[in-house]
Amino acid sequence: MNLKELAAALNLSQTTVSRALNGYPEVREETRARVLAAAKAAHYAPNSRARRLATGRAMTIGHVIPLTGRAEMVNPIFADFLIGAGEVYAREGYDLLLSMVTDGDTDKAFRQLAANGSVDGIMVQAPQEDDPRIALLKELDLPFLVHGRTGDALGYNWLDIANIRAFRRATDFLLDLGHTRIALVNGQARFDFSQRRERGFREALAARGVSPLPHLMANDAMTESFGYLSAAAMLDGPEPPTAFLASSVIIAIGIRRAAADRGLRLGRDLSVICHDDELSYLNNDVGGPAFTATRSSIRAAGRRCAEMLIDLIRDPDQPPKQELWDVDLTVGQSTGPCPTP
Amino acid sequence: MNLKELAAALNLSQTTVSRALNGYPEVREETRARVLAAAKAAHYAPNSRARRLATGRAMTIGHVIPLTGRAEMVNPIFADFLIGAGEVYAREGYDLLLSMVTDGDTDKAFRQLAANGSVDGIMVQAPQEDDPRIALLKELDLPFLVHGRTGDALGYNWLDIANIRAFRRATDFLLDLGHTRIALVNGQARFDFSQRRERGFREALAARGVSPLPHLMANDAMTESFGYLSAAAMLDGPEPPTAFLASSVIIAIGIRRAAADRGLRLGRDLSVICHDDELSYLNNDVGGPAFTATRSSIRAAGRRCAEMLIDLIRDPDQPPKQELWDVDLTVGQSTGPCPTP
DNA sequence: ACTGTCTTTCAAAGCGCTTTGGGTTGCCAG
DNA sequence: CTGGCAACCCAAAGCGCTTTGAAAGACAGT
Repeated sequence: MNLKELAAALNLSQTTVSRALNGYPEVREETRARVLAAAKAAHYAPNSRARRLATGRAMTIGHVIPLTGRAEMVNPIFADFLIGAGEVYAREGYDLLLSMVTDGDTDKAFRQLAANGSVDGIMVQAPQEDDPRIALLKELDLPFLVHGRTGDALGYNWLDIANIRAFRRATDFLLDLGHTRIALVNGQARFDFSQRRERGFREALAARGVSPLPHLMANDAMTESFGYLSAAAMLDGPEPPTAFLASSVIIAIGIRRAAADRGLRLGRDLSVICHDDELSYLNNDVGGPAFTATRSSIRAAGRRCAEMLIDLIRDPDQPPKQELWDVDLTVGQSTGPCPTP
Repeated sequence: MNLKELAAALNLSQTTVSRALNGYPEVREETRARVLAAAKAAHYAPNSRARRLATGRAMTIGHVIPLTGRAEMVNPIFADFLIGAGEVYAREGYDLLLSMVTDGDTDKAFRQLAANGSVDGIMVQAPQEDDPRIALLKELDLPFLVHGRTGDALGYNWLDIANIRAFRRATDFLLDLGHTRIALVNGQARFDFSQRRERGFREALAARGVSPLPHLMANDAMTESFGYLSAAAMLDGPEPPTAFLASSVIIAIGIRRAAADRGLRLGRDLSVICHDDELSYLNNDVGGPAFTATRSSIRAAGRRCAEMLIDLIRDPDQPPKQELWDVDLTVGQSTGPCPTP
């Protein structure tokens, strides 16, 4: 059943039927009711391909996931973000086009999406230092929103959490407990958020005159095994840390495993603070929060980012909008005073 | 730049240019080369909306994620599956349309997708007992592939792992170590895979004349906290288990936390086997496999499912194909002989 | 009765591609 | 020289919708 047939069945023109269905005012209410009833009865749904061609809008938003050879570290985080964004898209009638590309091909993918008009806007996640994607998207003149930010962070739309402040606060918390040998197990160094977190960490240490220990700082994809391996190495090495700061719950879980292997009890023998994205399947709150953590729901971020992007698509000529979310520190069972040796 | 302009610039008809670009034989090679060069120079990319309308194909595959009120348990697993499938789609020129729907609206979403022709096929994940989606998709006459299976499992296309066999094997392994009070911490009971896993568990016990203990069996969304809470309750209750069988690494991590809280060492005081989907960020292999596990890469499954579905879309009239993957049992550090009290 | 203004409806022109159903050439066999 | 056959190329007809520009009808004001 297509529009033509429906119109014929109703003895109306396609125009009128189309307008009736799309809520235009120049149709008599009686006619509209008749059309809507017939459409419903016939299970009519406008062909989205035709509609997209006619309107010139794709009603689709693109998420491009770069598959870096080894890690796909965004993985656990991108999934929750995606779900948050997807909720909003569904509500607003947008489709979500998910595009997996091998790392070097991101440019090509963006150009392609822009040229063939299959999306109205693009969501960018986890920007790196001077991320080339941002310049490219500006050039392509495609609405986009960045989750995170980079560089001077002006001239484009983004939403980010206050990473520096969060990690400064977390570090302060550990320093207040008497820890000085604090390890930072961070994400890959190229990511902007990793750099900001490290900066917050360093600032807090510097403010107390504590110097960071290079052998207690590690950067890599935020996996459980990375947490495990780096914690194991640090704990078994010289000058072992008394506390860890981890960029993700997943890393913290690895650290916990390394601690357990060595018979160390979190909160007593060893302290751990992590950043908690509030992943739905790694709830940190059961039985009191397991980890002391800076927390910010990545899913809520996805929702908000989607809203901002849609807003931008609907009205592309507004000045760039930015949103910076502050982050709570929740005290859990994984931290305690520095053990006196 | 559109086809018309490109054709005009080349002094050729749209037809010829289109054929040249799409590799049809009735164009002279010299002409084709000329067209391709011009297209490249002009950064021409056919408008996908127009192309879709003209061909009647959406070149898009739909993944519909039901958002059940609380859990979204598929979360960590669906992400890796998605990445696997997405790799294949990208390679084959298909787009991936991700649709989030609130749980009761799955039907509506499928009908919509079918009626408005925005996808050529649908991927179905985690089927439940007598999943209504399967009947619906058959009725809608839309190619679909199920990851998992349900009911008699005939008459449609699916790929599944041998859940019964895997859990029988895992249970046997624990029985061989002398365990008899074995707990099963399983996924939600409505999922077919949960039922099969429980069946494998029961079969193995029955074969040795051991009867399953109802208080040592739990079903829920496969989160870390579920693992933690059920393990905590079981370990603190009467007749505590000496071994756990967990349906996911995430659950097992929760169990490990409960064990650590109680000063129990995995592999010595308590044994844990889990099913490992080989999630990229929860690698179980670092420093020797942490958990003894039945393993099967969910990402590889995603890849294969995508291949099968595309095959089906290209040739919809072939008889239903099924694929059943066997599952390895990898021995890790989390299991050991039953401690003699 | 005539003009002007609204309201309601319609025919037809796109949107940018693919594909059908011919045309032209050029060449070779008869 | 003719007919037949490839090899190339083209004009035009869709695909199913939205939207423009106009017509038709109703009604009020003059």
